[in-house]
Amino acid sequence: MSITADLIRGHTDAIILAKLMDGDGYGYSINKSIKSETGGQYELKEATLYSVFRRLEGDGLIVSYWGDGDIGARRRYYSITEAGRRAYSSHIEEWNAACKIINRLIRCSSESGMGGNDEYYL
Amino acid sequence: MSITADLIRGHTDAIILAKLMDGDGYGYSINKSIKSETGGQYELKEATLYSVFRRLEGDGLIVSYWGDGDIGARRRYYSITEAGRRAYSSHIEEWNAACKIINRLIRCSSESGMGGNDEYYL
DNA sequence: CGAGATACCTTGACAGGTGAGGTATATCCG
DNA sequence: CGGATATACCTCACCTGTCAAGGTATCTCG
Repeated sequence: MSITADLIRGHTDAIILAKLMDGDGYGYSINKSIKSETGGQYELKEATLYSVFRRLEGDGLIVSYWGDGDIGARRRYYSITEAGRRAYSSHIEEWNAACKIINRLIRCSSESGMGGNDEYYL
Repeated sequence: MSITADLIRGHTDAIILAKLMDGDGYGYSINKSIKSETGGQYELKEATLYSVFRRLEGDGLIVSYWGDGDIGARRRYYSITEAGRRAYSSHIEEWNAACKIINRLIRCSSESGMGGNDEYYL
């Protein structure tokens, strides 16, 4: 993991909700997909992952159900709710706003950054 | 303040260091300049501000000295050190990396966002 | 004189993230 | 068969950054 967790802090909810926007999933696979999506640069700690699920479910943003498998390691699947979709949209908007603000604030006048303009390829 | 602090969390050090990269400053004015720079959208809480200063000074990234004024409300000025400049550069690089990662992770496939491409104007 | 702005500081509490530990099943290899 | 490894879940105690609430002192304006 090359990215320090403090920078991601506050975005874990949005990340999990985003994954569930694409369909139901279970913890372990979601975390693995995060790892592969980021080329191994980021991965949630298991304790964090499950505390996020607990928080989101407590807030009614997701619901969970046990996978049918009576064989194999049981899987708890999560599904995003309507409230969860709304929360997700809010998170996106907030992230866009925060991103702009941080970018403005952490550039000092002598720092060239981003090719000297305000354009940034994600 | 329209931006929730959790999204900025972890970036406060970088923000303060960035301000000091442009020259010495004191707490109150730095915070006011942050507020005006963001059009009033963001402002550090005082308790946070001073705990950041304490942390940065403890880490040797900044040094402080009292303003000459033996009149008026005394001001404690802060100056960035060589180690602080290096830390600042690291923060910028980490932010760039984190920004890309978060952007990748919080977009779901059905979300159009940013005009449908990966280009983003800050 | 009082109000408000400037300017600094401390304390205790909270919430999110994490390290360390635990449980159980399935598969692969020798 | 036994051991290692991967899958898959969970909990607890702790740490750190942030913040609400409170405090002090000075200056200016009316």
